[in-house]
Amino acid sequence: MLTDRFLKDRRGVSLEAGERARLEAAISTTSTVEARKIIARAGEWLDQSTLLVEGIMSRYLDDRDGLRQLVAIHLPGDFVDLHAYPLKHLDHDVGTMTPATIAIVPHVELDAITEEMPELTRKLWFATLLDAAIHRAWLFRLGRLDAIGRVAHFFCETNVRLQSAGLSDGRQFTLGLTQADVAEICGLTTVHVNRVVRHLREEGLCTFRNGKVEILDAAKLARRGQFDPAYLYIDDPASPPLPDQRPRR
Amino acid sequence: MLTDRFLKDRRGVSLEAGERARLEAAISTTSTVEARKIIARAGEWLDQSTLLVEGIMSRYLDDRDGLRQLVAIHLPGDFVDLHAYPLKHLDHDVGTMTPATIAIVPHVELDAITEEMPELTRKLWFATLLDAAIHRAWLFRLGRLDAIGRVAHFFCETNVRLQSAGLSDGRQFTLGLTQADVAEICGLTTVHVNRVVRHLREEGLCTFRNGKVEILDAAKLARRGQFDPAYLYIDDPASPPLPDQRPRR
DNA sequence: CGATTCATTGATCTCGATCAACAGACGTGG
DNA sequence: CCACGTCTGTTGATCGAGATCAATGAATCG
Repeated sequence: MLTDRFLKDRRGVSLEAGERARLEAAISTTSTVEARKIIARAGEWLDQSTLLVEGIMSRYLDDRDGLRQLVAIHLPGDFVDLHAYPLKHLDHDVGTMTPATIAIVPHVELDAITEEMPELTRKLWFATLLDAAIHRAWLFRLGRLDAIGRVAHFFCETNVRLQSAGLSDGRQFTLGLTQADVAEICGLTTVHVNRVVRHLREEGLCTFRNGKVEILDAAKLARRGQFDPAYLYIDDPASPPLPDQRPRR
Repeated sequence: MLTDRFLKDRRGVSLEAGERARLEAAISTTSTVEARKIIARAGEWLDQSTLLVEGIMSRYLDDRDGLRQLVAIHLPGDFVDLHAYPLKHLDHDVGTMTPATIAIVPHVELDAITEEMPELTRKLWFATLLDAAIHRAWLFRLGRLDAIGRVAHFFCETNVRLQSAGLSDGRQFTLGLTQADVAEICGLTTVHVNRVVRHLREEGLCTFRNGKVEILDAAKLARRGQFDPAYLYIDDPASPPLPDQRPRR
């Protein structure tokens, strides 16, 4: 199902079968989008939200000179702009990084859910607050880590998130991003990201080639990036989930 | 009333009289707290949330070496840790910066509200997403602005927020913060904040003395910090006229 | 093929960190 | 009352991480 990965294995708030069915029924359309397309622009009025099914998307702010700061990276299973439901218009742009499959949920459906299903409403609310928790980790990253730590932290976070979505085995994963993208995430220049990546490789922590990350020493990498996955609210971050485990009936 | 400033003048989501009364009735206790006290610690289970009535509070993350990154500043009227309601435990500490008056809202009351008042629920949800929007502006600040721009942006933001709470006239306001606090907000050292403050004073943009900010040239300050108040979702930004503003009818 | 994107490397510069010292305000206790 | 911490703000000297500027290589694609 399209919503299978949404709030998968999140502490205490995974969806009941009925809730998942209701959310699935709220989807009006699905579509595929090519890489590097803008889905929503800052300021636009929105009456629908986007659930990411496949691919990678981002949210970002551009400065006066065109320099870009990414404020979020979204992976399959993320409800990319669910916050547009209460906010109604966004303070940032939303776009695809890679080719993506998205499902559209009209806000009138969410109106119905909030009227009828308070428990599911709290879970949707939770999902938006999870994004806020990730924002805070990113603030820590930008405010208190050096360049190497920032990239290490980002790779650790993405590894855990992809693992929880069943898209990383914990040792390597594909991220359709370039070094320039990582620079816009970590508040660095692409030149310096290149040097950081080389450093991480030479130190035996991880490699990053052709958009693929390979974790060589997870413990050291997490230490270098001061990464603690608690803020991701994943059920059991210690042990990797079983490959493609289906939610029990 | 204790909740008078909550969601005051926010676009489309200010509380109706009945909603405000319901929220007011949800308050179990109020109390005063001295400056620099911890209200909640990362990881703790919470069954209540804190509405800030008077004073300034913050949320922050500490790194391995004790360096601190503030991830939010809260002003009177803010529902400081409303996100603890869906999340149940926090990923950061919460504390007072100045002496503060707080009102406590037990989560059982919020349970009742979410069962009975979907519209008010959406407004509470909105309030937590407003904090997330501020997180994103802070990410931009840390990722893409230099030291002077960061401090300028922070002062602009705080001015607008305090103004909307009726606590700034737009030209000057009292912020019980030290230069060291500003450093922990802006990802800088206190020594450098001191130099940035001197620079801003010498350039005639603003002053910062004894925790008091005086805006000398609001337009220039906003330009220096690339500040655009749209992300604060305030009804009628009686904010300084920006060169390229008014995106909406 | 050229054109474009992405990765890589070198040289240089600069912003902000770091280290160190000191001054004023304030409260405390002797 | 003064002596003595502590907290806050201030300034100077030096250092270094990361930006900037510039060039090149490799891969992909029309």
